[in-house]
Amino acid sequence: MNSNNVTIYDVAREASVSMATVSRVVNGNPNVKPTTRKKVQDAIDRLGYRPNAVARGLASKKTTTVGVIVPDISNIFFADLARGIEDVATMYKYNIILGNSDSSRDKEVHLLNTLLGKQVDGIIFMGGRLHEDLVEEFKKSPVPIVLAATLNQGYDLPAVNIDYEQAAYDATKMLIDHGHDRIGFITGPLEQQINGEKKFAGYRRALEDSGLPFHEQDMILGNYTYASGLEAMQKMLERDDCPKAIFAGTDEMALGVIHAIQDAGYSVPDDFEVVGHDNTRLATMIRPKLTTVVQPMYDIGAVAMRLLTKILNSEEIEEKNVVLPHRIERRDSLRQD
Amino acid sequence: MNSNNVTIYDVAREASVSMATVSRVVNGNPNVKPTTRKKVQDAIDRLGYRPNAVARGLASKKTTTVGVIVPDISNIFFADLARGIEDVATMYKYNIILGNSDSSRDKEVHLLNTLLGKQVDGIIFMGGRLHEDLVEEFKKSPVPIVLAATLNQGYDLPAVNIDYEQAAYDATKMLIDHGHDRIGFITGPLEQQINGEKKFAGYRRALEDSGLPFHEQDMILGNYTYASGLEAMQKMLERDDCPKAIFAGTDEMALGVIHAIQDAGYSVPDDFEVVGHDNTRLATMIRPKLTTVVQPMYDIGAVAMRLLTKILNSEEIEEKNVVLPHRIERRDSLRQD
DNA sequence: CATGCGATATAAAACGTTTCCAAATGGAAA
DNA sequence: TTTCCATTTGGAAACGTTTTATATCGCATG
Repeated sequence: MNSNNVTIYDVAREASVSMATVSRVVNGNPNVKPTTRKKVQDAIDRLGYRPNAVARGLASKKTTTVGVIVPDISNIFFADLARGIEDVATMYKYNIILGNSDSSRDKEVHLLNTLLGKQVDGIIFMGGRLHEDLVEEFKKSPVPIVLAATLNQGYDLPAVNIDYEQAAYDATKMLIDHGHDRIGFITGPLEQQINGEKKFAGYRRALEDSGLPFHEQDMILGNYTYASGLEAMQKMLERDDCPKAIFAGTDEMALGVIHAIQDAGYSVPDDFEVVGHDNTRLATMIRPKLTTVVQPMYDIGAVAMRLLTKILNSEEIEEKNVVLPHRIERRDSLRQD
Repeated sequence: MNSNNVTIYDVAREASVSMATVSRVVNGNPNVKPTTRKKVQDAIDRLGYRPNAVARGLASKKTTTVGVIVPDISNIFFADLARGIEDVATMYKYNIILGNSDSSRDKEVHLLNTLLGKQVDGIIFMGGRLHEDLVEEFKKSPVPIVLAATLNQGYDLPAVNIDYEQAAYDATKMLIDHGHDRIGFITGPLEQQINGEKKFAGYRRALEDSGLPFHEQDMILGNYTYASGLEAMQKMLERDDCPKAIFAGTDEMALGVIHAIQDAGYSVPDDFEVVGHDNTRLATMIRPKLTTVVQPMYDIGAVAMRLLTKILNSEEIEEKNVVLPHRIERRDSLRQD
């Protein structure tokens, strides 16, 4: 009783109707007499018919599948985002094909082409930087593309983000307002726009606004990982003029920073204050709990997918460049006011 | 110059050959004269032809796509597993359709049917427990299914796991060998086989082997999260006869356990010793660093996918029930010997 | 110079739907 | 009754490949 290989034609014969009618029933087309509909439905149940989505995709040119390109799904940040995407996708009856790019230009381009070959109805892209080649490919895409937690560049794609510049400003400002005149800034590679153009800019603006100079050596670049945060802070601690306030580009780095400080025998927040970024689950899994910029990853994914469905349904779109609100979640890595 | 909607037929005309020949070239079939192959390849490049995988899937009944059913991709554990799957999938030119089940029977069944409707070539399933209905569906599946980090039940599917019973035994035994006669056991719901049948059994066997009695109250069930680990340990600490050694079912719970202990003013490992399970990245993101059972998530995913490719290629399979090795990574949450 | 054979190439039939257009049906109005 | 529409159904052509059976080509062989 393998429910396999029973086709719409078999159902049609079983129900003594044409396959067109079966198709209408399956697709909920209203132009079917109720008695006929029942007859067909019974045949479907009896035969255990399951529509072949591939054939359907070929005939209708819609696959109800969207592609998701992500640097690395094993990264908690992107995993959360992906979950947001998938939940909304499910809500709208889409499935997602997921691919990891490792932020490699070649893999991104290759993945994109594979997905287009599979006739996905749309694509959600995440990546640190939009290489030119990739943008060229994007321009040629026959299906809509939405960026999630990824800044546009040279081509005006729909995108969902927070205001990274302002967020970095807020975090830095908060530390300055706590009486620090030097703020350490430990973040990811500047090639990635979010760091190089946004967080860095916000950091500097906050310094300037408060009349503080920018010291090159107060900024250390890592690669987002715990280890790189730990290492960066260790390096910073070696200096006599080590900043007593640190803004870390990700929570994971912030944990490394805190541990480096503690390993050196200092206290957070008494000796050092630390602010992270993203508010991943990690933020509460450390003592002291981490004060951090809330970037709603799940929501970014969910909104990006919703935006994509709107585009796919040709619904009216008020704003294709969505900026979600951010805030700072105050926890114990910052002293009480 | 939209590379879209140029079909194999267009290429055939452009190259003055039949579409069958183009098909051969695209698929690397050797029965094509080199000059013809070149001619066709040129036409392909000139036109920017990209084969339509949907049409191909319909004609060949292969989609080079596999379905992956996972409880929750935002869980670091499954995210790692998924990454292993995807890497190997890419290696063998497959793509993956990813779906979250939240371990709900209904979602699992629904997802499975959706995937089968999409004509995936195979499925990798992860889930805490195989409900009967689901097993029934599995039996009817026209494509192979492989379990990853999921125990078989009532139907002999290919599966990739570690020896959870033995791992729990090893962890418990290690704590006993450190001089403890009561071992706290904090894990997830017993309905999930891995806990109820394996880890629990290993824990008890270790106790028995050492002539220790099993105390009901030394076991607390949570839901895998940090918060539930924290809470469980807090509850345990209220007791006078609180065990001084804890085996936690996941690293995340172990972190909660450690923090609960520290919050109460005790030291790990001086006052309490803790062993976790999984060796997720979290294990090194805490002080003291966590001693934990190494479950190679990435490898489990990778091996599961590799196993699936073997089945799909009808390669010979030495053992369809793969048990990967585990070990305990000793870190600072355990006292030096 | 015919014959035969391997190597290549072609034509056409699947594959399982959707969808357009035309046909049948069934009442209501005339 | 007819006539006419609206509703419901059916037929058949797409959709873009793979694949099978068949044809053609080129060339060595007898």
